[in-house]
Amino acid sequence: MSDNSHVPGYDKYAYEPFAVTVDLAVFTLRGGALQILLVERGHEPYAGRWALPGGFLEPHESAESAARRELAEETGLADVAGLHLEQLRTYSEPGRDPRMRVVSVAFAALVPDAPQAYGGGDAARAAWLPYGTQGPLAFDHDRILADAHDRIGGKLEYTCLATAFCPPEFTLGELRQVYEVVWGTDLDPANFRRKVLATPGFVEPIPGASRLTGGRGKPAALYAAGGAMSLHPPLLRPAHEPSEGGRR
Amino acid sequence: MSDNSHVPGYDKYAYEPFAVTVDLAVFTLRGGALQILLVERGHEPYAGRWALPGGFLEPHESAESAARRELAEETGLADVAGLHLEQLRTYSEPGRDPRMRVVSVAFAALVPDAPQAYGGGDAARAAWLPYGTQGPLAFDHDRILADAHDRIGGKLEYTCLATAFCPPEFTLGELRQVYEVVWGTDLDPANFRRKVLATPGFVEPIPGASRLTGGRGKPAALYAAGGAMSLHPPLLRPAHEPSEGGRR
DNA sequence: TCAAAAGTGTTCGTCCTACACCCATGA
DNA sequence: TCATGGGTGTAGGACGAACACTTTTGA
Repeated sequence: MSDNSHVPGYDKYAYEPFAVTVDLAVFTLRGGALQILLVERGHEPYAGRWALPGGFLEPHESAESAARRELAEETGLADVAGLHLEQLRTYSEPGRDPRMRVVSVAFAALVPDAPQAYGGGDAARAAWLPYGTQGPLAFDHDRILADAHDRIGGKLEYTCLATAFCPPEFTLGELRQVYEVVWGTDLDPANFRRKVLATPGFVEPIPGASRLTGGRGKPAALYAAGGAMSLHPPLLRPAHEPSEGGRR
Repeated sequence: MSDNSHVPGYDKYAYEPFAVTVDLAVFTLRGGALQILLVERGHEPYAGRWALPGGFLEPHESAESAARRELAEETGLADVAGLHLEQLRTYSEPGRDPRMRVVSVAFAALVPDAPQAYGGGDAARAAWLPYGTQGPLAFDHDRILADAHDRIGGKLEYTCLATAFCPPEFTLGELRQVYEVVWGTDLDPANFRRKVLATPGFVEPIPGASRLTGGRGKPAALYAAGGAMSLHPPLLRPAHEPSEGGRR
């Protein structure tokens, strides 16, 4: 309740202190695969294991500020201001860090075109790894990463988030690939096209511009992200299998 | 990243300590209105103002445990274990509490049938107030409450969350009222009924049971919450107005 | 001339919407 | 017998899935 006026005094050190950190699940699309930014830990615990990038909150900044700062440091990107950065949830289980009580605010970030992995402010190595191949991560980062992937996949359905994976100018085929890679399914190009163009503000055409995509085929028209945030009606991912389970 | 091995030593007190709290937005349905549980602050700052219930994380518990503990204390409910409790997001802006640095993990909770407001462990007064009439709250709790309401409204669309507002046995009219009150719109009873019954696992009929609802009319069959969590396809709330604004 | 991707058209089924209509109950 | 809410039926329209077809490029 933030109402601590009745707890034993005002002593800031009355309780065992909590460390507050941010952890980042940074996704990008490279080579037709969903990739995730990881750093290799140089110290115990979990020395040598991959982990999500992150760090401590500084006294003057919010979790959002800290996340954006870490994102800039770890990716080496200059224009971090425009990137999609979204708070996921907070992980606070005692014992998630064996050294001390760490409460971690997790974020999911989407980067359109990933620059080379860059070791950031830390000495540890950083790399982009295809999602799903990263093996067990340090701490509870496997769970955080899975939660982030779920969130991104779900948000593609009812928001215009997909453009955050794309460069400033993109084709509808590239936009469709975002959905296909994150969801792991194929979509009908014709119906996808109609659906996107029928949503006002999802994408804006760039008149006259076109680009070849796969090296072959007809050059595709270019689009820029529109101003719309929500997608009504939603673009539902195909149900894998009806799964049944329904009595009746 | 939770990797603090490179920061100046291991001194737990090297940084200004953060206080970590939980704040709860507890909703219920009473008298056909959406109500919210609030406590009146007895001390500065914001003495006399309403605030969301909440409190400090204890050293041995997670934010979820703390939230459930506070929920039990503030509502006086016995079977808090089965209630819907969902992490909203974390609010960490510096200065949100004028006394010290407080990072607050906010939760939204849904209570089927609200018992009388109960002053919990704190001396402060607690009460259920209709949502929208609560005036300005303490701290940034207005924003937290608005975020919680948005989240609940959105989750009704694509999850089976609505049953969390209902007692163990309920009629479809009562379930429909949950949607109508939270969304502030009217729904077609006939179509709502078909939609709910067509979703396997949303509700389970209780054979032979029936109850009068408004004092008049045909007694309605009773249902219990089913095991399904997600609602496919979603139950979209009617668009208020097309809002236009879309070029073409 | 072929393969590949963009883009257009069309059909068919399904779901949603809207109402009309009957049923059971208390006043 | 009337008002009220529960419950069923149904016609019309909107939307999405599936697929055929044309266009434009590089190989």
